[in-house]
Amino acid sequence: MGKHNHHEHQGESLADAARANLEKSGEKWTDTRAAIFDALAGFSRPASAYDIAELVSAARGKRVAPNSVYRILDLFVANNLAMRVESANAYLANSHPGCAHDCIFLVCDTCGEATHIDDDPLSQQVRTVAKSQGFSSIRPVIEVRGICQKCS
Amino acid sequence: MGKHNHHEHQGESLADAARANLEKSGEKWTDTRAAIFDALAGFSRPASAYDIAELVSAARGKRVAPNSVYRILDLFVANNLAMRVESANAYLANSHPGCAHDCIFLVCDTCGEATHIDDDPLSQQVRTVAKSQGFSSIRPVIEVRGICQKCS
DNA sequence: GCGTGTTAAGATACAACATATCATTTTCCA
DNA sequence: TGGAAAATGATATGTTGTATCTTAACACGC
Repeated sequence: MGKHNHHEHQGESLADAARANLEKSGEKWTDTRAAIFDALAGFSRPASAYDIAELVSAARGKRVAPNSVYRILDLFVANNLAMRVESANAYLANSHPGCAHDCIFLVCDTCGEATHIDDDPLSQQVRTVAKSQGFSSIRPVIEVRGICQKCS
Repeated sequence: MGKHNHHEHQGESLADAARANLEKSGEKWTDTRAAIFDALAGFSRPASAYDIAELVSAARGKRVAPNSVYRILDLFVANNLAMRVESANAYLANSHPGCAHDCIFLVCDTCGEATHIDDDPLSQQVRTVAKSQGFSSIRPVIEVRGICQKCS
C-alpha cells in the first residue's frame, strides 16, 4: 500500500494523455497549446516561457508572443499538465498528468537538469506544518538545489 | 533535547548581532551594509532588492544602485544574516543570525507576510531524499504558498 | 604622511522574467 | 449566418537580476 503505478508517458503518448486530461476539464486542445506542450515536453530540463516562445516560433515559422506562452503554461499548471519550478523560474511537463502529487524537484546548479520526485508522506508533513499555523489553500513548494551525481 | 533557544533579536540588538556575525567571518560592517540591513529588517514581509534600493536611497538622500543591493544581499545570505524566499523573489532578515537552519517559509498569497519556521527533522528528510539521489552541496528550498489565518 | 594594492560601492547598460491592455481571429452554436 | 464567447496576437511596460567598468574608501608598509 502507499505505492501506486505511475503511467509514465513520453512523446506522442504523453501529448495524448495531456490532451485527454485537458479536455476532461472542458478545455480545448488547440494547435497553439499542442505546439507549446510539445516544445515543453521536448526540453530535458526546466524551460522558461521565453525558451518555449522561441522554439515554438521557429518550429511554426510564426511568432508566438511570450504572453501567450505564459497564458497557456498557466493553464497547463492549473490542470496538472505542467509544473513550475519556482527556484528556476521555469516549467516542466508532467510525465504522468493523470495523478496529482505535490512535487519535489531536485535541480542541479551545474547542468540545470531537474529530477522530479514524489514523496507524499513528506509533502504531507509540510502541509501539516502549514495547516497547524492556520494556513489554507496550501501549495507546498519543495525543491532542492545542489549538484547532481553526473556533475559531481 | 532536540529543542534549543533562539535568541530572537529586534531593532538595534538585531543589527548588532548581524554585525557581530558578519565580522566573525572577516567581513566588514560598512555604512552601506548597515543601511541595507536596517531597511531589510524594517520590512514586515519579504522585500525585493528594488524595494530596499528605493528605501535606502530615500533614507540616505543618495542613490543606491540595485546591483549594489544585490551584492550585499548575496553577502548577507552567504553569511546567514538574511534568507532568500525563492517563490517570492525577495529577502527576509534572519532574526537569529547565530544559528543555521534550513528554513521553511509560509508565504501568504493575499497579504504577502511570510512566517519563518524551523523544522530540522523535516528538512533533514528532504536532504536525505536528495542525497539518496546522488545530490551533493544540498540546499533545500521548502516554502508553502497559501492563505494565512488573518487573511482567511 | 604617501604611495600602492585591495576591497567596497557606484554608474550604466542590458538580459531575463512577467503582466496589462486592447485588438483580432477563431470557434461554435442558436 | 450572424453574433457571443473563447483563444490568440500585438504591443507596451513593469519587475527582477547580471555584467562590466569606474571610482572611492581603506589598510598597510615605507
